[in-house]
Amino acid sequence: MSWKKARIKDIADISGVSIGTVDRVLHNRGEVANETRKRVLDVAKELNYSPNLIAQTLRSKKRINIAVLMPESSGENPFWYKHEQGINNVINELVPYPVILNKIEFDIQNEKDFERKADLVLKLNADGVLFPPIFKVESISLCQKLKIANIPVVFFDGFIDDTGFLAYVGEDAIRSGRVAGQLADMITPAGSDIIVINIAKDLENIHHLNNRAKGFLEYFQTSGKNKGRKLMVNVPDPDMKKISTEIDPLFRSHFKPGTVFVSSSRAHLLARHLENEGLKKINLIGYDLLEENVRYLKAGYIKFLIGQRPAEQTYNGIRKLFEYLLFSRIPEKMEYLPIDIISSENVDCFM
Amino acid sequence: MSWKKARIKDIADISGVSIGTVDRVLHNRGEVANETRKRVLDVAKELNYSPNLIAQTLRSKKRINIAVLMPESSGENPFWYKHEQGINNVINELVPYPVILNKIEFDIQNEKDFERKADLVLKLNADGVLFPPIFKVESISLCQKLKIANIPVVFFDGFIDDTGFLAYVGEDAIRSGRVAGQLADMITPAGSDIIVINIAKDLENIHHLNNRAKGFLEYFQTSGKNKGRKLMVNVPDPDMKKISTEIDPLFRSHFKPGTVFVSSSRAHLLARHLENEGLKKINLIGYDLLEENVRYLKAGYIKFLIGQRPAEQTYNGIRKLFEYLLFSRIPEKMEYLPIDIISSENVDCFM
DNA sequence: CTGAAAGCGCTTACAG
DNA sequence: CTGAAAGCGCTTACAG
Repeated sequence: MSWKKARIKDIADISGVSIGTVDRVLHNRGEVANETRKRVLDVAKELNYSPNLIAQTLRSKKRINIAVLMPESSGENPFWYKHEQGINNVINELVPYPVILNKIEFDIQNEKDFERKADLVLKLNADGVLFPPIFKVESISLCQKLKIANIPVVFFDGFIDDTGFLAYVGEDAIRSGRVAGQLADMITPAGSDIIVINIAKDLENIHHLNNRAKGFLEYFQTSGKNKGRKLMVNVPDPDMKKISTEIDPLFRSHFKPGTVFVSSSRAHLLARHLENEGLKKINLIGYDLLEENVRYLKAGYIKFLIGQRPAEQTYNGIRKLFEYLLFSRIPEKMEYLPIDIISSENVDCFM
Repeated sequence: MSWKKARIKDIADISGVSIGTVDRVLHNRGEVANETRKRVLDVAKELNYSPNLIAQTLRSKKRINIAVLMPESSGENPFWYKHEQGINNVINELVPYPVILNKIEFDIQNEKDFERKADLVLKLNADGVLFPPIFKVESISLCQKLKIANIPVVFFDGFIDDTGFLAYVGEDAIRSGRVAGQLADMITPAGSDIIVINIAKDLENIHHLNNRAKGFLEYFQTSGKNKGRKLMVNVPDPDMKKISTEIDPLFRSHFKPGTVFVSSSRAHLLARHLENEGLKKINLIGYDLLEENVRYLKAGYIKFLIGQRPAEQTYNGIRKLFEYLLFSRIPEKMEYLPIDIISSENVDCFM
């Protein structure tokens, strides 16, 4: 199935020139007689030549510097913990290669901190940058500066159009909303209500949540047995009091308990409320395997969590940069990761 | 985050010996004065030395030969097509490395053919072998011979205990059955029946199907709202006539249409029957993204397919062998892949 | 316009 | 017991 690979030397021997000349042809470094050039290219094609990446890498003294700018993964927001795991995996795998990773964390509550850390990234003079564009204005500004410096950007978690980014790795938010919609449709008893709740702080990635909600509602326009009885509620500030005062009355009066779709990773807040009130019959569908969500999934309050493969987002993102920088491989621009449907029975495989 | 790596030359310079000597110490090739040896080791530890795998690989003339023994992927049984994709992916990725893959296909209907091909594998004198132990007796025999020749075996798709295999990559069949059970429970209307059908030829991997059915039934012992009303049927020979004569009467009389779980990849056979009879209301749950299954998933006859990541099975399996043979990395022995829940809305991400 | 040499970090004979 | 040299496949100056 695989033959002995042709080497530069083989090409050189056959075309009757030296390996230096072959290399010049192969890399378009000019200074080669046109006829020689053609002969070498022919032989190369004939032998089906492709360079030995191992040798290429060993030879290259190029050290690649990749900067990852991401939210602090500890404390307040455990959402980013898995993303960090992906980074650790890639570090392990790239040990043999001349790659240096610089991880810089910013406070997700604080645009100013992001700006400071963005400046730091610029000063580092990295060869490539990976980051989630959470703060729109500040992210665009960073992209502009990186563009001027000719430093490629890969986005994860979300993306901003027209920023000249090299690639994006992450969720197709509309599609994931549709998936949630279908699940809701399947598990909601006939005649019960279905409700969408957007729980998010101002600071967070609203764009994504909107698209998820959009996909969710879109599903019911074309498919499903539950055509009516849908309702959207926005809870901008995720505090338990708001949930009690704004959502609970809804549950009790207007709403015939069916399914509640929480478009963010905060389904656990609602689950806690249901737990307190003993309302296990309402189906919750949410996002992301945060510890708290998983707990309520296993306890039966949350029926499904949609997973967006956070570790693969950073892993693939860094690999894209790495291969682009070291081997000049142009990556697939939009890489939508599979949308995982996770229940209490298969959740353990995803941890 | 990562400093300049120490090289053998650095160790040599500091300990005042030549690089040859350092190498002899590092590889325990003996013939080194004890005192020299100690000095070198100290310096190596001091410098936190680890070998440069790139250089090591380039240098090594060792060509690794991995044999993959698997069913023919075309025609009759499209189940193995995805497994082949995984092999192609890994081939691509390992191009730079001195690895040769030999794929040998056998007729899944024919133990004798498997035995012949197994002998071929032995003659190849491969350094490692990957295969699915479909025929139990013949597989055990192959394992024994490979063990004597000291050739490591990695299983995929299934595994056989006490064969001294190096690793397994694949499904946790019982768990996947439980997942299917939970899905069935959630989407079955109150008061309807749930049924398990095992469709398989004698030759196929019965062990797996049994475990799936076992997991499925097990789920209802401890959980779910549908405790009774379950029924198991075995259809040893998957032909449409049998389905009409044995299963259809069941649907029509005894069985109050609810959910049917098909424990093999042949849900599409049942779906075709439902399509012919216009019975869209019965929920089908099955396995594997065969083209035919996906068609019926999108058409609404099959509600869920459970995916077992066939491409990752072969991909990871070969990588395990590769890393074991080239870098002496001991792999995780039992690698259970995540159990994917696939509906018509997220199926496209998995293709 | 072209060739020959040096070197990336490692390992393998070979000579002493 | 130890060192020096050659070579894995490639690229980068340098000399002509």
